[in-house]
Amino acid sequence: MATLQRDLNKKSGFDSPEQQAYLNLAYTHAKLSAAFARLFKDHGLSEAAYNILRVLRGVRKHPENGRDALPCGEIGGRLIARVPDVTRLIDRLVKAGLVDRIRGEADRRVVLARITTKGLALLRKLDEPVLELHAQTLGHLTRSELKQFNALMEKARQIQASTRSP
Amino acid sequence: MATLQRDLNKKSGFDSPEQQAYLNLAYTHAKLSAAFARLFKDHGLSEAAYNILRVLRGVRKHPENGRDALPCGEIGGRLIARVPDVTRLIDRLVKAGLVDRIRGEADRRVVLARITTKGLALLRKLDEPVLELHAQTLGHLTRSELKQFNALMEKARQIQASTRSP
DNA sequence: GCCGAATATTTGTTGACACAATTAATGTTT
DNA sequence: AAACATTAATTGTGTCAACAAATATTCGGC
Repeated sequence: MATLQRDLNKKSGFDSPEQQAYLNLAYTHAKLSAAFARLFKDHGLSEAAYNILRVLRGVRKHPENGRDALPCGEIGGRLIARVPDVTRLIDRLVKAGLVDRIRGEADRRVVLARITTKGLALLRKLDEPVLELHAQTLGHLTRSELKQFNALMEKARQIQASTRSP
Repeated sequence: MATLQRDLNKKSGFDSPEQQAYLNLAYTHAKLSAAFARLFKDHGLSEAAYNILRVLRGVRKHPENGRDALPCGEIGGRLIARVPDVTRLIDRLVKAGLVDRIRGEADRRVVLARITTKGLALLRKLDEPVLELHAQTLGHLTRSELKQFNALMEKARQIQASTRSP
């Protein structure tokens, strides 16, 4: 019996091999992401907030179109998981002093979010623990296995392009 | 440049190969789970609610310890992703007529949740679309790739056993 | 049998999620 | 220039998530 099935105390098997793969993916993701969520939470951040700060740090260090900040609407597109309520998330980061809001000058509709020095400091503090956690969680995979892993993840996403069309 | 990096409009590379793997996992999971979330939502269910109903159906069909229902506290342990507020989720399912609550007789602290015939009917209705979506999303992987996929998922979870100790 | 500890679930509460509606600003057409 | 369409962000609102406290019941030691 596969580990997943035993872990879930599941009597019958899986309905299809694809379902088994999906559940394996979901289970693995749940376990790994829980570890990261705990780490971020210890520093007062949700995973989404952490990822947004990461994105904003990238732009602060490597300005785009002469800007070291990002429009709110563009932030969502830089994230792996969909964040539906960017405005309020930025609200919270602004309140925590980690992000500044800047009204655009060329287009007054646009609001730019820029990471503060406080936000940069928090990220710096988290850089090492995050790397360590990555090594802890997946460091036992060989380089060849990681390569395989990435290739399978990319392939698993491919048919999704057509599923995406509503 | 890897697809993931390009999709995220990410300028710099990844900090470590393990991080790249984790982000690939998270991105793939986000895409696939979004498709399933949409399907369940079309039938008035969240993914957690669907999974709970699946678990309860299993026990209804194959009773355990002479019981065709599960204690609330045990339901959480049968799920892939942690569900923190089982009580209220069961509340909602009871309200929707999909689950019944039964007070335990041997131990009055225990509350058993049992799927109703309405709940069974809803699941039956979803069985085929779910299988189809599985085939749609991962059906392009060969049998050998799925086998590899599962093996890597299991291996990725292994070191987690030690990470889990608080 | 009594009392304190442990257990199972529920309730209280705050914060986050997620979709729709609203507001302000810009772009396009007449 | 005015009217209409589109865009970007925000607000409104109900639902869900997540932790701590409360409540009821059972267990274990004396």
